[in-house]
Amino acid sequence: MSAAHRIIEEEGLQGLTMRRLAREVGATPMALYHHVHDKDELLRLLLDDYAAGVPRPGPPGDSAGPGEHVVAAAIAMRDALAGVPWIVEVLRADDLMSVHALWYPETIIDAAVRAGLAPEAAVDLYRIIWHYTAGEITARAAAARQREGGGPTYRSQVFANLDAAELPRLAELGERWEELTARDTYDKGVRAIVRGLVEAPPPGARP
Amino acid sequence: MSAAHRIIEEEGLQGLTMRRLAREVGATPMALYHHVHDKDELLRLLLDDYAAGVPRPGPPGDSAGPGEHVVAAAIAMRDALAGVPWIVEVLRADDLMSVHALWYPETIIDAAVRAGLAPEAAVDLYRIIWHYTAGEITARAAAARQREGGGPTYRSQVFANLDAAELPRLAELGERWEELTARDTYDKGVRAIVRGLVEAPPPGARP
DNA sequence: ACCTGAACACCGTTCAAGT
DNA sequence: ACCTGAACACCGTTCAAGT
Repeated sequence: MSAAHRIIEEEGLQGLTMRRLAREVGATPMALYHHVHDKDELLRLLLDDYAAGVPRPGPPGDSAGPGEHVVAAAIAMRDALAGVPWIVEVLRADDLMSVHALWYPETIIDAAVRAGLAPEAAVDLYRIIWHYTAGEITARAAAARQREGGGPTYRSQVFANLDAAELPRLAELGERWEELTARDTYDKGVRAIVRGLVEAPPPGARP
Repeated sequence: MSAAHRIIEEEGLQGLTMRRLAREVGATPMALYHHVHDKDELLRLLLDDYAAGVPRPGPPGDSAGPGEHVVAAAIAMRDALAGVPWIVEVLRADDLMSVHALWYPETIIDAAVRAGLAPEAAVDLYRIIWHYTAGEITARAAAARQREGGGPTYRSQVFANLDAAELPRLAELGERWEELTARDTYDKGVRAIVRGLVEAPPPGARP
């Protein structure tokens, strides 16, 4: 298990192969199949292993509005995943599916219901936050990989040749694009979602 | 090119291999390397190819608020990608990076600026929408794959054994989870983001 | 119960050689 | 310019055999 973690840490998820892991622990590839049924099971075990060790922050102070509880849980979820973006690739399913990770949806849904949302609306809020979080983490991980790869990106090449007549806003942004898109806007995004669904909900959502 | 599209359509992105494509067009794997430098270039060509054919919807009616323009462009972007989730895997980078796809950020940023946002805030809005969109599409594609795979999901197994003391909200939701998370909440999400950033922006964002 | 060896059906890519 | 054959260094997984 720890050998598998080490490999992922150093070489990414695609670096973890059954054969590579076997080499790492000094055994034949086939020996692994005596402990897990297939590679998917190995990944699920890895996920559970990590999730069990993740910290669960307490709720924010009483002075915070009900929406702040949702925001705090979302940020905690992002922080827990930011260092291990491979997890997002593993749980390609809809939701965080280690029992140990269910604390996040539980907390977000609970805070949303306390804030006055119907259970259905609270689930929607959680899923919207999850999709946003998964997308943000994947994008950040990819950007980091590309940055360390060095060399000119395909993006910068495209941006250098923009047609100002057809894409005026982007052309105007020009070389600032790189700098602007490097900023961490996760918090801003969750707060917007919470503002839009809890604090300034759509008409008719709160009878 | 069309052979590659056909393979992806039928067997997913991981079904597209250089050797498989070569077999499809009746050539040696090595013949392909005379037309593309490596597999990444093939994927980039595939992306451009698709992006060039995507429709660009006109703006919504004049009666619509400024935020509606952003929402409409986001929904168009989602619709354009929903049928081809493999694209999201290919552009693992931060942004839609075919010249033909830049229409989406251009339109969203333009609408945001017209709505009164500063250029920086407009870029933030676009990126938040993009992360949300990428996450939603990936999750939906994964869910669809799992549904057609049939068989009991790991998720349903976890949900069946929930500890009601530790996770009361989720336990209460119980078997409704499957049904609730199957709903399409994309529009609700974008509208929330737009409401939170354009129509009810954070304090101090609009001097 | 736990492990190995050999094999099967795959990958992306390089290199030298052919027309 | 365009293609092939053979090779290299890999994959996940099965099956029969060993202790």
